[in-house]
Amino acid sequence: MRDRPQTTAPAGRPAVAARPVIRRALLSVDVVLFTPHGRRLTVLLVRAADPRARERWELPWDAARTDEALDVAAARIARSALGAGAAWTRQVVASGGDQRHPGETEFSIAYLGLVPAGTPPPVGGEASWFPLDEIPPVAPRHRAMVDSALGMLRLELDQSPVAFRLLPPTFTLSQLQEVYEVLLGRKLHKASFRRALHAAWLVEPIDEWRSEGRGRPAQLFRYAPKKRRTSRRGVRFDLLG
Amino acid sequence: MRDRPQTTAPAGRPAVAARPVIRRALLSVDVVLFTPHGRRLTVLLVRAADPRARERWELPWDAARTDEALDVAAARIARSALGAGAAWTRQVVASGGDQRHPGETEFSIAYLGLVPAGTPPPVGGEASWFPLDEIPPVAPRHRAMVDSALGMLRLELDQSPVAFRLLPPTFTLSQLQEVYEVLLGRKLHKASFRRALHAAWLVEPIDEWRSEGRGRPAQLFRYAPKKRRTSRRGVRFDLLG
DNA sequence: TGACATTAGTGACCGAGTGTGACTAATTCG
DNA sequence: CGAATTAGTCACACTCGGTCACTAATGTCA
Repeated sequence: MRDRPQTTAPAGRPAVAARPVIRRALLSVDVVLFTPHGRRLTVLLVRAADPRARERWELPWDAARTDEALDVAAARIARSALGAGAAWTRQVVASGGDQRHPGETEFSIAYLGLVPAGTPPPVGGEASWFPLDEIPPVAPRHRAMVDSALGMLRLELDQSPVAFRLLPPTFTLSQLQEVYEVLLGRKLHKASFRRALHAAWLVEPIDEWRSEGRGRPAQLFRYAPKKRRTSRRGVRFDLLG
Repeated sequence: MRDRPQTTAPAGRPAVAARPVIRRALLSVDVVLFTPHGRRLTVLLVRAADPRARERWELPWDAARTDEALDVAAARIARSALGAGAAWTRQVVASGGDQRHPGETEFSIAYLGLVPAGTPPPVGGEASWFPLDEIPPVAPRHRAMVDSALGMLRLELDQSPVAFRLLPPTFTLSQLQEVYEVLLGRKLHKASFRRALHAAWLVEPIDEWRSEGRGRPAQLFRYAPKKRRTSRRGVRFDLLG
């Protein structure tokens, strides 16, 4: 990203890229890409473009262009860093100059992007997935963006079916439950989870089973929202927080 | 706002302000202030500073300053337009140049602010409360900001007790229910509302009663959150939207 | 002045939703 | 073959939320 060539090819980017000209911009667009790895959520970081940077890793970012909408820029930056597009993006937060940005920009707009499990970063070592509790030192503004993005993701979780964007097209219900447990940060009861999922008509079974290791094989499902249960519920003051 | 003098005094601002020098900025901070008027939610608009503007009204805004944090700028702009500060502010959305802004700025960051019922705009006719369904023509980006702010407010409604920020310090439960009904856009059942409110320990009664017109006088309450009901609930897929 | 309308506030019922444990099913491993 | 492991379902108890019905306290008006 930044002044690196925008190869759309997923791999083959030269490991020794032309060192970019460091330029200061007023406004940057930064992308926080999440994907699950096992029971942990990971975030994509790329090697700092500036060799003199205080931190060796940073979020994918670029200066905002006046001829490009913000969400288009976020999609472009994600594609540039990952080789493939994110399955879902959403604006998270704008932050100002009270926290240091690797590009020394005055203001930044952070985007959240979800990537299905199993998507590898492009080869070449310029980008890697880091578990949330093993993030290397990054600029303070980038660190705050990761936290905000995680909060936004959890908030979005019970507003729209974003969990499916972290899974491949077909998946087992145990996989789906695991994603929810990772995002919510707590265990869920199997029976409750499946009962609620069934009532919402969000998935449909396909005629395929998968056996991973030992144990009974699991049926595969696909995301296929059917009806819109217009359940008008009361005011739940008690889950305010 | 903009180049008008920042009088902190609520009134007495000269009606004939010095016409501001029109300057182009890359980034603006815009504030959507809400307050209830009866059964309707209203938004604060100010007269366009530029006499040649396409629209006569606009949201309070100012160019972003590199030496000021974004939320501080939003608070300043709100105070400048209203004479008093907002009871609660929150960043809503950043938008780009695909929608026209009255200041022709490339990018904008919108903030939402809540103002307790009964707060008047400063005299002088430069600012007025407009019901949401009677908003005069404003620039497209400002129109979109109002919609986004309303969406954010409704989303925030069941995350944190924001409804109390739209009420004076003491209020009746009927007033509180009315605020919720305005924000949710639907009627609530009295018994259900009070039961849930009681269970959440968010308000406490004070030894005062108010009689408005006919009917039994209502007891006054004050916002005083007590316990934090840590009700761990299951996954509610059915209210996904 | 007394019936009535109006607003405030509470109690109780009932069905739907949720937490939980226990059960069956199908596979791998030894 | 039996134990271990993972998938999937059932049933029970309990809570929560929608609703109706009732009481309480005031103003209005004939």
